[in-house]
Amino acid sequence: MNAPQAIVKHGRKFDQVLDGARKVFMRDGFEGASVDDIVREAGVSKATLYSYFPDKRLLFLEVAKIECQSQSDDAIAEIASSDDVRYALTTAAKRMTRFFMSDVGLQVHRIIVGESQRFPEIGREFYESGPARVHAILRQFLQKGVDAGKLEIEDIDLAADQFPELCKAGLHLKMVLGLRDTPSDAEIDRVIEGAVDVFLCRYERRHR
Amino acid sequence: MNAPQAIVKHGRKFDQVLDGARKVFMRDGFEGASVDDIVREAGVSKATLYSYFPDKRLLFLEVAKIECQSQSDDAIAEIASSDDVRYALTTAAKRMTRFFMSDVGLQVHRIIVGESQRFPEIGREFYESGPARVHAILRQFLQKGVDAGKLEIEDIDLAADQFPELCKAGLHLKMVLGLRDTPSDAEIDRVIEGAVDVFLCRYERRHR
DNA sequence: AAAAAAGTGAACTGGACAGTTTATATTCAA
DNA sequence: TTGAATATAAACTGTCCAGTTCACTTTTTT
Repeated sequence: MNAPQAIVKHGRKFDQVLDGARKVFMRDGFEGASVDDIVREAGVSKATLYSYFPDKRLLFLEVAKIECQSQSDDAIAEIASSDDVRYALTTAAKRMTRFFMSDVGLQVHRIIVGESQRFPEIGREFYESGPARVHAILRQFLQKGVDAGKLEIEDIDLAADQFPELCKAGLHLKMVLGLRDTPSDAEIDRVIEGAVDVFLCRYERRHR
Repeated sequence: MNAPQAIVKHGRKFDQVLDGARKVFMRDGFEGASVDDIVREAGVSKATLYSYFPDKRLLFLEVAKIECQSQSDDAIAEIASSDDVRYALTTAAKRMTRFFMSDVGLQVHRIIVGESQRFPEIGREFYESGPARVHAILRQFLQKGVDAGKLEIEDIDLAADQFPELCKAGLHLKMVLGLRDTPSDAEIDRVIEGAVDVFLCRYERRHR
């Protein structure tokens, strides 16, 4: 049997629609984006768009889901399986932080936060596919460190919540509000180094 | 001279308008709130509202400014001038965190983040009257601790950014997205205790 | 090449909503 | 008590935009 992608009943222009929607939503937010803008951007007729997505809300949900997945994929990958805890944390932090501060990362954050009242599902979708995955991976990494006798942590969930917050220190909110431009690599490194320092000072097992 | 409040040219119902607007904006956000809802809530005619505020955007800006001021007032007050650094930090953290997690605090956060693209001024207004003041006060407190030989901090700005982030650990984002209900006092205390532990472990001067 | 599937474009509907206008009423200060 | 300031109700304007419809074209399948 040939099994020609039995995925969904995409028409030929499905991807064009998603790409156009992605671009316009990311630029203008949910309310700011008009369906007419999207079809223009996508190079597709309005009827076609509505044949795929019964309404604007579902289209947005689909776009947001895709963005969220790419977020977590980019941002976490597997934590370097290095033996050096500090190095592994630093590496992970860099990936995470650069995503937090990227245009796409910030815009997703703004839209999700702004719309989470109107669409409760979207908040969950985002959380599960982004922050929750980071938390899980970090948790597992820290547990490994504890088992190996390198770390000493009573409340691993708390610790796994603290680390990403430390990586945002100051920068993230300012960026989200549009109060400063993209930090230089040096600035990011300074914040990350500070985060790792604080974190390990508390949780690294005292060298006997 | 009698100097009868030379403040602004408030009419009799100015406060009703602000109160109604506050209630509706906080409930429905900027786009979600219709001016008709607001005048109904305020018990005032549309023409009256428009005689005070030439458009919806300025009304919202005014409401947001007031909310932001009350935020910082509630949330920081003066840091307890206690000699015990740990105690002072814990107290400040409690005030801060309870505001972050309050309905008003969360809703202000959502709206500001969601609208910061459309109204750049609002982001700055919010930041200056809230987070920036927290930062400044914390900075000053930490400097005092350093001067008194109780703390050892190379980068005070970074440290003053880290502490509030630590206080959010995990809880804040979930609350903003509506993924959990208000944490119990015990949960908040656990997060705060963790934050203070991590923070002081790194920055408290080693007892000789 | 014929039939089926997918897409087009342009006009249209209906509702929501910001902001205006007007003729009238209430309040308050002198 | 009178006149100026303030407020009111309600209808109205204009715009924006989501979603629909339809007669027609293009692409794909067989």
